[in-house]
Amino acid sequence: MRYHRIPDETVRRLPVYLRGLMVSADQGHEHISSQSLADFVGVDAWQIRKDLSYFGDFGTPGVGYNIEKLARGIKKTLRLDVIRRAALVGVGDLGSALLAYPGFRLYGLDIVAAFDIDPTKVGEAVNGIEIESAAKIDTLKRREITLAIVAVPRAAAQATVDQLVAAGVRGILNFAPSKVIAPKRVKVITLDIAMELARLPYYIPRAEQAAET
Amino acid sequence: MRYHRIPDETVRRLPVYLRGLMVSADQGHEHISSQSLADFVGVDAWQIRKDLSYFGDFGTPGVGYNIEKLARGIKKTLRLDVIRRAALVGVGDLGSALLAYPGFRLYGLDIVAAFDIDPTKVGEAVNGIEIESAAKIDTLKRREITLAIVAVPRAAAQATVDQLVAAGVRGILNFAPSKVIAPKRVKVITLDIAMELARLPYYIPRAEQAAET
DNA sequence: CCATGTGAAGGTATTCACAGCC
DNA sequence: GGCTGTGAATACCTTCACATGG
Repeated sequence: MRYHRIPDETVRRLPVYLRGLMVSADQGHEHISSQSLADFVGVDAWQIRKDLSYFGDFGTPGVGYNIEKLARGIKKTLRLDVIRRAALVGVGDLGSALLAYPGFRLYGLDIVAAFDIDPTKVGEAVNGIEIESAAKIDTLKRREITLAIVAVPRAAAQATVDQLVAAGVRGILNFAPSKVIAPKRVKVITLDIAMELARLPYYIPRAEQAAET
Repeated sequence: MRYHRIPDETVRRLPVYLRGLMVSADQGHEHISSQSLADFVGVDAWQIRKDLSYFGDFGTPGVGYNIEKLARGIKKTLRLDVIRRAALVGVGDLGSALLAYPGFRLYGLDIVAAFDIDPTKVGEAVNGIEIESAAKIDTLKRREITLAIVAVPRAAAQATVDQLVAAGVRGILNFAPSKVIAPKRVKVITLDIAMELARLPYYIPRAEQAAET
C-alpha cells in the first residue's frame, strides 16, 4: 500500500507513535509489537498497523518493529528528519511559556528567534533568545526559518500572518483565537486553547454536573 | 433532524461558531446568514447549516439566524449555559500563562483554583488566585469544581489525573505529553502543543523546504 | 506459532442539490 | 428572490478477518 496518499488522521497520529517509540527506546527496548505500542499510546493495534502500511514496511512478522528503524521512518514521512528552525511572534505570557517549553526538541524543532511589538521587551532575552522588533520579521527568509508560532492578541493575528507569509514562512501554528487567511502554499494550524476546554462540558451528562454530594 | 446524536466533529466546530457569533454581535449585528458566518469563521455554509440541524431549528429562511438566539442554543447544547468552575494543576510557565489567559471567560469558564507541588510556590498568588498545595486537590468535590486543567510534567500526569478523578472531577484538559488513563465517566482531552507543531512540516513540499533565495 | 500488512466491510462525516418557507 | 433545513450521494476513515511471511 506504499503508494497511497496518507490520510490526515494518520498524520495526526504519527507524532503520537513517534513519542511512544522514543520513550520506549529510552527504557532500553529495541523491538516493539504493534500491540505493545498500542497499549502504550492508547490506540488500537490494527490502527497502528494500518497507519504504518500507508508509507512502508517496517515490521518483521513474528517479531515486531525495530524501534530505531520505525522512528526514522516516521520522522522521514513527517519530514522531521531535518532540524527545523522556528520563530515565535508575541512574547506575552503564552509566548514566554512556549519559549521555555522543552517539548519541541523531541521532534527536532527549534525555536531560534522571537519577535514582539512592545519596545520595552525588545532586546531582552528569554531562555537565551533575544527578543527582536516585529519589524524585523522580514529577515526570516535570509535566516532560513520556515516555521512560525503566532501568540499575539486576536486583533494582531492577521497582520502578523501577512508579515510571516511575506517573509517566506511555510508553516504557521496560530494560537490567536481567530481565523487567519494565508495563501494555499502556507499551511496554518490554529489552536484555540479555550475552545478545547469549552467542548469538555458537552461530554458530562446533565444529571452529574453538580458535585454528587 | 433534531433527535440524532451530534457527531464529534460537529461538537468540535460549535465553539468556533459561538466565538464568531459573539464577535459579530460585538460589531452590532443582530442577524447573520450561514454564508456570512461561514466567511467569518472559515467553514463552508452548508457545513454550518448541517451542523446546526442536528440539534434544532434556529434560522428563518430568507433572513438568516438571530445571533442572540443561536448563541444561546449552541451554549445550551455544549452545556455552557452555566458558568463552569475549573481548577489548574501545575503552575509552571504554561500553567501561569493559562491562569492569565482571558479567553476562557468567553465560554463561561472560570479558573478558580490552582495547585502546585512546589512548597515555595504555595501561598503565592497568580492573577488573583492563591496557589494551594497539590495535597489539597481532594477539596475540589466540596467546592463543586468539576473541570480541571493539567499542566504538570509528563512523569506526574497520571498521578495528578488519579487525584483529580478521586476528587470527583468530570472533565480534564491535559497538556502533559502522555496518554493518561481515566474511568469512562471522566472525559479527558489531551493537547500536546509540540505535536501540533510537529505535523506542520509534513504539509510543506520537499522542494520548497529551504528558503527560496 | 506469532505478528505484520492489507483487501473488504462497515461506519461516520462531508458535500451536493433542492424542496420548502419567509 | 433569498436563505434555511435535509435527504441522497460521495468521500473518508475505522474496523475486521485473514492470508502471508519470519
